[in-house]
Amino acid sequence: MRSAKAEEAGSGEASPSDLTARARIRDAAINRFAVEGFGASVRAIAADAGVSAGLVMHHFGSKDKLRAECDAHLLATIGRLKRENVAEAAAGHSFFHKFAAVEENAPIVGYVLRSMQDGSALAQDFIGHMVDDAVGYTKDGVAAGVIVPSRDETARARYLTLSSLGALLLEVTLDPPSDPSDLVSIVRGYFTNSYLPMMELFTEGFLTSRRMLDEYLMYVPDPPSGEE
Amino acid sequence: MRSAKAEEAGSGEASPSDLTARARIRDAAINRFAVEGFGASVRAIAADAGVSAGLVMHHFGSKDKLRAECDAHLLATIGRLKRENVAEAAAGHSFFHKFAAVEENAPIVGYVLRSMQDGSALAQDFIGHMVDDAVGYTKDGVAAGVIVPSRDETARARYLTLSSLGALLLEVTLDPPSDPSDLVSIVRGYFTNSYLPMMELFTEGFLTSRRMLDEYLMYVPDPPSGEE
DNA sequence: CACCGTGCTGAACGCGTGGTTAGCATGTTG
DNA sequence: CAACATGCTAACCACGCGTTCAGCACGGTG
Repeated sequence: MRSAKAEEAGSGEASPSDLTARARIRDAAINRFAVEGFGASVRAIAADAGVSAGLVMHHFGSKDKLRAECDAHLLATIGRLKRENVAEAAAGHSFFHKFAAVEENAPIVGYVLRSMQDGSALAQDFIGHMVDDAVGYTKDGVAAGVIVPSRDETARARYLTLSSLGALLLEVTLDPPSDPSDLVSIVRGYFTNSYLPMMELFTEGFLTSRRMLDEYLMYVPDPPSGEE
Repeated sequence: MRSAKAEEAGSGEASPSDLTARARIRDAAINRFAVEGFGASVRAIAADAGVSAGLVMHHFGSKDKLRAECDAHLLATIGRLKRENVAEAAAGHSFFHKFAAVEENAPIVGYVLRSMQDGSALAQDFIGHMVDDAVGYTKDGVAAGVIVPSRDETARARYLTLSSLGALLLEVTLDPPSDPSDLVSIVRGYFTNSYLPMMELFTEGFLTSRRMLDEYLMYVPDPPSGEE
């Protein structure tokens, strides 16, 4: 294996031109998948990476394995990003504010959105973590007195997370970006358009009367804490 | 054209077996597309309809035209369903409650969700109408005093609609149904899981302090009424 | 009866796909 | 130098796709 192993093991990032072909292929795949979905052909990815299609197979064995490696790589990256920003991700902010704001990570956002679009394991994992995080943040927020308590914190965290991510997904799907930089502007647009109604809803609510909620609470014996 | 024209023009629905082959193909396509997305092969649709793949082309010319006809058919059906239920769709209910509740229309729901998943014109049209409806409903609700007014009703309607539809889309995507009846149970599950947190959020809000909203309002000159 | 239109089929075509493989270029090693 | 390992390519294969087309069955019409 010549010196590839050494290079690869040596560092996480380097200037694009002196990356291992393997890493270059992986990054090209992430970008392609992010931009045009997982229907992207191996040949297109290979072309982006400046190599032949055969080499992709040589390194990864199959398209699925390539994707799996992209998934794993992104999952690790996302975990790192989250850990770096965990302190700043205050409960009051939208849950993935910090995550989505980093512009240099546009391909990651795009890739994750594409994963959601096709419901892959990565998406499930990602959303699962997202919900778990949201549960933690809201719990902290409730304890700190800045967030109103819920009768079912997990259900609320899940509801809010799915709503936010789903709305973003929908927005991006309806108006698909042609390249990653386009994506960040869409994400930004989503936030700027949603921020006011979200804040209004979060602080002023939507209904003037408690009737509908109370009727529901009357009807249902007690809030489930975890089902299914 | 033998008697097909007469049959076809005569009625909208009939018992499945004596439908025109053309209508049978259309319905089969709607079902297939709803269940497995628009990647479904013409051959599979033809098989479902009990005809050959060639006949599909004979009647519709191309897969795209077949899909266009499905779109048109569903758009018309949805319009009719909406008109039928317009009186009952009170503002307080989730906006597409009535629509999603009808079980016999599961294929329609599935088809629309698939459309959202791939961002087709039907989805844009559908969501556009959905937002327009929501604007109307909320306006009525505000006038009636049951909904709190917003600084930007359109933005709120759009936000709420995209959130609801997006969350449902996400839920269905993450846990894809294998047949239409499976779909209705997922939709039901989504509602039952979301209803409490949604009602809580709508009546009790999420944040205990107005600070974040007020800071935003301070920062932004005044609410835009329509941009982009 | 022959003729023909028409709903319809089954085999085929062209193409793009993921995947395979023979072999080239290069550099290390005996 | 010869032998070999290895990153890499070009040509190829099998397959599934949308689509085409020659022709069959059948019913109305002269």
